[in-house]
Formats: sequence, C-alpha cells, structure tokens
Amino acid sequence: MPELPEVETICTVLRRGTQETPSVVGKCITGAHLLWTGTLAEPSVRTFRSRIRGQRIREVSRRGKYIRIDLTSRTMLIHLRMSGNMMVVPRTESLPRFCRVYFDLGKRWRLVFSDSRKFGRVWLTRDPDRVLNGLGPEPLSSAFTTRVFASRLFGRSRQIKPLLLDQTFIAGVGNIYADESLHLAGIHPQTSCALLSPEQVRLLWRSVRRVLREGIRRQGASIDWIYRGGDFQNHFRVYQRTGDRCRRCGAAIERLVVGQRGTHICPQCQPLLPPGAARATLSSRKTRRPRGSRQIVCLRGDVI
DNA sequence: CACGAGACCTGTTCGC
DNA sequence: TGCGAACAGGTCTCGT
Repeated sequence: MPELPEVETICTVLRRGTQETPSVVGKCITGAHLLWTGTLAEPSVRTFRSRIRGQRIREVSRRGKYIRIDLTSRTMLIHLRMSGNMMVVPRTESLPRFCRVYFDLGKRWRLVFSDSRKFGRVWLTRDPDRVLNGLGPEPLSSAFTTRVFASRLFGRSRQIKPLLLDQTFIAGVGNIYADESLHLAGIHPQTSCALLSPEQVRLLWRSVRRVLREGIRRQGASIDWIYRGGDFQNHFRVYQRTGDRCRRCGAAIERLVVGQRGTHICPQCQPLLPPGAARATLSSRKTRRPRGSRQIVCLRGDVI
C-alpha cells in the first residue's frame, strides 16, 4: 500500500504520538523480537538483536517510501512494501495478527511492525545512505522544481506511468498516486515521455505534487480490509473506480494493465493519441487559443 | 535502455 | 455454499 502520503502519515504519528499513544522520540529500545526473520534485510538476526538493545530513538523521518529511525549510534530503515504498517501499542494489549517484528519501549509501550504479506523489510545500519542512495528526488521538496522534473524526463522514451513508479526517477510515488496524478494532468499512462509537450510536463509535475499533498492532508488512503485512518480513498478520481463515472466528464472509468500494474483511466480525459495526432491536436489548439489550455480549465474545475 | 515475466507472500474477493 | 482463480498499495532479478 503504503506510498509517500501513507508513510508520511505513519512517520508523523510515530514522531508526534496521538491522543492514545506517546511519541517514540526519546524512548529507549529495551528489547527486540523477530517473529518472522525474513523481515530483516540486514544485519544477521544475532547482530541485530544485540545492537538494537539500549538504543535511544532520536528522530523519525521519511525518505521516499522508507521510514527512517535515527538511533543513538545506528539508523533503522523500514520499508513497508505492500502491506506493512508501523504502530505503537500498549504492552498490555495482545500483538496484532500480522506482527512480524516488535520492539519494547520501556515498560508500557511497544513499537510494532505488522505485515500480512511479509514483503516488508528492516535494515539496521551505520550508513543509511548506502540503502537510500539510488532514490530519485523527493517530489515535495522545494528542490524538485518543474525544471528538475523536465530535465529528468529529457531524452527518455519510456511510458510515463512505469517511469513515475520508478523510485530512481522520483521517490515515493506508487500505483494509486501515479494513476491519480496522470488523471489530474489529463495524460494517458502509456504515453511515451518523449511525446509529452512542455505544457504537459509542467502540468504533470504540478499534478503529482498536488495529489501527494492531498493524500497527506487526508492522512493517506485506507483500502481493502486494511484500515489506516486516512480517507483519501473516498476522493479517488480513478483508482479502483472501474465502471464509475469520471468526476470531471462523466465518462466510465476503465481499467487496463500498464507495466504489469492495474491502471485506471478516464478514456475521455486521458486520450492516448497516436504520435502524429498528439502534435496536431496540440498545435491546432494553440492556434485557436494561444495561452489558455484545456487542461488548465479542467484543473480549475477539479480543485477540491 | 526498455520491457515483460517471475519471484517473494498472504489475504480477500470474484466468478462459476 | 464451496472452490479455484484473480487481484492487491512494492521491488528485485533475469532474460530478450
């Protein structure tokens, strides 16, 4: 599940605590329990257990879809992959059904990593940058300008959706937010990035950031049986809305497969134009309406 | 470099 | 109702 907004939400909860649970910052890890050792990416189980004990949590942050927990003398990285979750629970409470790893935080609390599909991974390392090295830019950072985005697209020819999902291209975008961004930008997911007009590039840059921020504001999405507290799922434009009406134009949302991932589009708002037609349409529109664009109008109508 | 298939896993939902 | 198939928020590796 968890994409940038969900991971961000989880980090915020760990960092600030909630009404019921404390912040983990400043707490000491007094014990570590590995119920599914496959969760541990590095180091070995023995080393992990001996090194983690006694470490104090200094800071919780996020990089891409990774949770980063800085400890006294090491850093723990957690990737939730498809079904992972991280939460603080009282020691008096029974462990969640899919708990794979948990940490004792003194006498009253536990930090639990639960993960039904066992895809999630935990690293304990002195050099987190070695793991995080390949990640692309943070899409919400001020350094990620439309020019940076455009330059990273330059010279490439891949289909745009698989590229958005490529964590070395941008960090944090997953299947939901890719579909939502492309719909907001009015771009078909199979469009070759070589065919994107400068205007579409700018629009997509804005859409990605807008959708991610909206996801964070709504504290992420809770879908299927995994409830996480967020409600972005109630505001999806296309994701998992196959057959429903597009909120913008009323056409039926379609599902297709792009790069082996389920993909949702509005066929009206996101036409896949043949290479020649794309240019022709854009230029004819330009002659008619030099400055305004259809997409901008749509965007305005789409503001929530 | 781009793309697809398969692997890693388990749980839920869908279709017959 | 039961049962197998399809599908799921991610990423890695291998082959073409």
